[in-house]
Amino acid sequence: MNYWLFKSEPDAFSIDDLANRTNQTEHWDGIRNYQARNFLRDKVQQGDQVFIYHSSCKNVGIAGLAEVVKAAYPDHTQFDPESNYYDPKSDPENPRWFMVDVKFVAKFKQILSLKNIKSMPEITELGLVKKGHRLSIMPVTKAEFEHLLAHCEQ
DNA sequence: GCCAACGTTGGC
DNA sequence: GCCAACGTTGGC
Repeated sequence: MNYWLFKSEPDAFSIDDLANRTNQTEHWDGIRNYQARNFLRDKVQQGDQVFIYHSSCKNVGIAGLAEVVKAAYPDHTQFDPESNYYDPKSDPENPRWFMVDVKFVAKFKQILSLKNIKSMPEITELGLVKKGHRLSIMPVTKAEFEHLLAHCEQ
């Protein structure tokens, strides 16, 4: 099993939105970065645990936990001319972009803030705390995952 | 294949 | 809203 951190802008899609979806499950579409795509397509597996991170908002940090319930399959929004994520260069026979389905597990009583995470001596290799890393999907090691989870109140 | 210009991300 | 840091694009 692997561990991940998915970023989302809560104005667009928050941990509460995930909790309110049918079956508390939603597809994670709109990933349009090759490095993030490669993680999604090649490494993210059913059963993996995912921190949901709120970015570009007042209170940035880890907001909750989700679980991957379906591994990568083609992101349909790439073929939809009406979608913001439309990619005319993607070939339906050989899709360029993928998505996974995630299911709500928990919302933390408090956001584990970025500031707090950055202050942890144990968390130095996570992309989140490294300068210039802007990946919307990033791997988290088991040790990091357990350390971070221990600081979250469910 | 280089690299300047441009667009996007995301913390602050 | 600012702006630094990236990623992508496209002319050459």
